[in-house]
Amino acid sequence: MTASGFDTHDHGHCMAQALQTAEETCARKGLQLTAQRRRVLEILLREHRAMGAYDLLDVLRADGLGAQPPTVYRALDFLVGHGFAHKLERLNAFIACAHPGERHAPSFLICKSCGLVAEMPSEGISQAVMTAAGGLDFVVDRAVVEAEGTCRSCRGAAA
Amino acid sequence: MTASGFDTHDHGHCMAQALQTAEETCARKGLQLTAQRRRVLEILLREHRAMGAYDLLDVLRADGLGAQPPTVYRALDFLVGHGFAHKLERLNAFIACAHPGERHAPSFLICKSCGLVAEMPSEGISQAVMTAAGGLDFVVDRAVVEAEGTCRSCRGAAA
DNA sequence: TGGCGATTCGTTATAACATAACAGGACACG
DNA sequence: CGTGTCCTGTTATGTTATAACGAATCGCCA
Repeated sequence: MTASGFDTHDHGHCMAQALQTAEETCARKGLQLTAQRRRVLEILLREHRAMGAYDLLDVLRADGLGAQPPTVYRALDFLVGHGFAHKLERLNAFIACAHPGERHAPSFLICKSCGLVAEMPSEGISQAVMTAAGGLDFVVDRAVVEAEGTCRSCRGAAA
Repeated sequence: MTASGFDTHDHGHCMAQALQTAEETCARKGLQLTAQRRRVLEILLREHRAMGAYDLLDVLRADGLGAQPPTVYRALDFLVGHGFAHKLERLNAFIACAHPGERHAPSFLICKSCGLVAEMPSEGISQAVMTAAGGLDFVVDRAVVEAEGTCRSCRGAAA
């Protein structure tokens, strides 16, 4: 369905769609997409990049809302907990989910040159992790997979 | 060659061997395994678990050495940079490499119950990551792979 | 042998990331 | 209309990591 994250695409559309999906999902599951939570999700969608919690805080404040760190972290806990956003452990940063609604164990590509982050297909990776872990008799709940490297356009620019 | 990390094994032996490997590798490559660096590596090997930088600092201080955060972080930069230790991004913690000398892209298993960490075989995982990334025309330098779950003995204890 | 550069280390301070704890408000439900 | 639950505001603090600068050491070589 979706652009790779390194490709250009219709921002407005993808943002509106993600928000709508979040609203529908919350309605269906009885979750409260409150103003704060929605606001943080909107910022992540609009910026379309990995942002630190304090980056988000700066944006909230620039928009004239008084806010403190716990406000942001609480919103992020909700969004991450319900799959509307993800945390990038390598960057201590957060990003809106590229496939909200779809059940997935996210895997990320992080371009060291331009800083862009994309979700990549993770079925094969999850499978490989399960297999390797199973060999040590370990049951995996969740796997952090974050690959760093260079995206196509940055390789092109370097050449 | 090596125990899984969840298995019991001869600590003294694995520690001595790892230290010797580090010394030989440094000698061969012209790297300086200074007292500080060696000290931090020894602590990581002895404790045989993931430790925060400030945990290491506490141990150094308990041993009577005045030390400040940069001292520890510099030693860790060296050890991680040359493959004698790894950083666990998920935990913001560090652990001695279980296979020093062998070239490898480490993948980890983190038991949420007992906190133990093991390196797991990563060939299949690296392959899967490359494949997925290649599909988006992305070249991977390095992949963080950290799976959380439950090890065998903790599952046994829970049952 | 004396200066030079490179590397390491000590130290102070501060930046960046994250949470504890408690009070108050909104709202549903009996 | 009381009570419990969930969410938010606020203050303070805890945890992780780095910037910046100066001094010590050591190899190199003119």
